[in-house]
Amino acid sequence: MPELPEVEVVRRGLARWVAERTVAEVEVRHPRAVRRHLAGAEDFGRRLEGERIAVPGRRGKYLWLPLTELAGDSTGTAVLAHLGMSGQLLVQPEDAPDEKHLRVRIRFADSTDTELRFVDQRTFGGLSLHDTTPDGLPDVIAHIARDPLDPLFDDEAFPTALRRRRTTIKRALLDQSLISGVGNIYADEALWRARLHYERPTATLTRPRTAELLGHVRDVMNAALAVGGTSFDSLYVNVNGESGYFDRSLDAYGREGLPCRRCGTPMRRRPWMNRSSYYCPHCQRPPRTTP
DNA sequence: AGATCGCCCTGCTTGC
DNA sequence: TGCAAGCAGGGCGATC
Repeated sequence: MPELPEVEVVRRGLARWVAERTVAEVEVRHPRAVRRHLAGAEDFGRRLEGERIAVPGRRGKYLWLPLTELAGDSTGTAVLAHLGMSGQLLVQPEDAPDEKHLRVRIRFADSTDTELRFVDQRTFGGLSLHDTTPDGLPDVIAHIARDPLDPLFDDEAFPTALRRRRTTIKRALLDQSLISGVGNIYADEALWRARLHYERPTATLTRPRTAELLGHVRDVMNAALAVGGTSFDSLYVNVNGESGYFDRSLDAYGREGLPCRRCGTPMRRRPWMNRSSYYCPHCQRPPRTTP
């Protein structure tokens, strides 16, 4: 559920409440939450302790906490976090009761009485420690493409890269090595705004049409970001445990049977890749099937 | 080598 | 009432 806007909301919360603080103690309560840290839970905790956290970074749905020495020099490492479907990074008072699905607790060496908690019901997400590349990116996510809110995203190269994939548009939007940060919700929203059917072959999209779609991706993500992201239930919250409001503004996702906000035609849901695609059968005409 | 598929996981909802 | 199936679904490794 957390896609780029939700992850960015979390990143901003961490920048405010966790940056500049020094790790005192790490408690891994569920080994699966650190499974991507191949050296194991104990190593994960030991290597974090005593390090200071710098301003968190983000690419697509990944975020990371760069680690520095106390003097401020980079250690060349960062704690990488992915929220998966149900992960939360919460800044909680130390005496707050443990959440049912608390997986990792990080305590700090200061007199502020808050700690960082990774809570994850479905354990698709996790934390891990990695070396960073010269541009500060954790090395294991070097294959993740820049996201559409990244100032260095290459708008000129995108249509070309898109056409080169012989696939359909929604698959391409969800391909994190082509464009990152887009998940099922914002893909459906952007396609609705662009009046494009999810099975439209990428090869049939002109450069202007692709540029327009990219603009819609950015618009819907910025709109969601402005209201704290999308929350359907308590599974997605910011670091203070608060929900976002963008679910009220969704035009496609979850609106099966409800009238299209443009033309009034009942919206449809179709099974797609073991999940769902929501679309307006009038505004988003299916492509002609080629023999 | 790029596209596709199955699997990981828990809790809520639905249907018999 | 109780149980099982269905659904939510991102990312990765295996496979074609």
